[in-house]
Amino acid sequence: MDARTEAQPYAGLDPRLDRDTSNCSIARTLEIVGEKWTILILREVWYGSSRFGDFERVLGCPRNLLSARLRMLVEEGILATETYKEPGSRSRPKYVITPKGMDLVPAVMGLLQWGDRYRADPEGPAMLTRHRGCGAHVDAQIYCADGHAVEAEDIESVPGPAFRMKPAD
Amino acid sequence: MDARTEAQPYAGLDPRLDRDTSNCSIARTLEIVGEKWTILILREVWYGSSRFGDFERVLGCPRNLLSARLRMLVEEGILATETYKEPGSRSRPKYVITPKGMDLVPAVMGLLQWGDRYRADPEGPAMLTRHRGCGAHVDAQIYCADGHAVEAEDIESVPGPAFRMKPAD
DNA sequence: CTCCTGAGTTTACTTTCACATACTCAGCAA
DNA sequence: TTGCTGAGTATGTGAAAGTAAACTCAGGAG
Repeated sequence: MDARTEAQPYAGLDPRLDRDTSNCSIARTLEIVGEKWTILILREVWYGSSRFGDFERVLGCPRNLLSARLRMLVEEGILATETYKEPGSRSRPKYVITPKGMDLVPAVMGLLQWGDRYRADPEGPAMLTRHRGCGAHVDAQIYCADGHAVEAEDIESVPGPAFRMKPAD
Repeated sequence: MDARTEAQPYAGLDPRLDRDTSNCSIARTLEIVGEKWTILILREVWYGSSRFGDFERVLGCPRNLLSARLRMLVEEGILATETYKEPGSRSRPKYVITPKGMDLVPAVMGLLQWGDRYRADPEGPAMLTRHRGCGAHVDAQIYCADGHAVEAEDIESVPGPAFRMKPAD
């Protein structure tokens, strides 16, 4: 049997511990990108879309939700608005990604590679990601600050500076 | 000005192109882990929880949703059920992570580190992730198959084997 | 002046989701 | 045989999301 089938949780927190999970960074990120359409909008931005009509057409997202999600992403500093001007038309807004938005790339790459592995069509993925320099396939990996590649099983999670217990009732 | 503020989309797809996005690996992964509570359940599994009551207590998730999410995660092969037995009680089910579930770690690490960077409390994150071997902090990074660290700006996305256009109306 | 276009907003309706609460069920214990 | 406990299922209500269509608004084109 594959050794990996013996995968174990990577932290040893007592599950009876009444941790306060309200300041979890995963949950806080999901408050933004966990809404439907949001990551798909970002995907289209990375693929080159920038205009309201582009998003609407390729995603099939309702206009009111698209409008709400774009506004939220701009408020959060993940996208920024600029203007573009087609010859013969007036200036219109477009949406471009910010550095804060680009910092979501590792997370989205993680989702992408899991989907490529477990949920792709038989013939393979719809899109491939390559290193612009060398053309080799890229994916998200876990590394430690000392430069070692880290297996998921070898990650341990420990309470950090903002760790709190649930307030007593 | 920081060079990173000039971040550009990493693909050059024509935004007018009527791509069929129904087989996108990101979207397919989100069908599973994009539902509320699902990633938070996985987080608790990684942190050491395995029982229905543990999840309910720490997450505050409604029981019917917790039940539905756990069933889905088992059906998808991300969790598996085993049994445990407390002395003086009958056997009860518990939930353990599978290798397929562990493969979601890079994606969740990506979400975690974005939250740590942009949405943590002033004093820092609630939890820290370390390499079990050397104790150094770990995070998700993008690497290419040739072993180069890759900046998000240097990723390009190109059509893959399952790339399709939208069926004509 | 009127039409056209892209980018929205508004409205009305339907469906799904979230949440709290109550209920069930199996087996150990007393 | 009654109660207790963990792990669920069932249900009722309200909020949110999805859908579709109409409407607005600014400015260039004809």
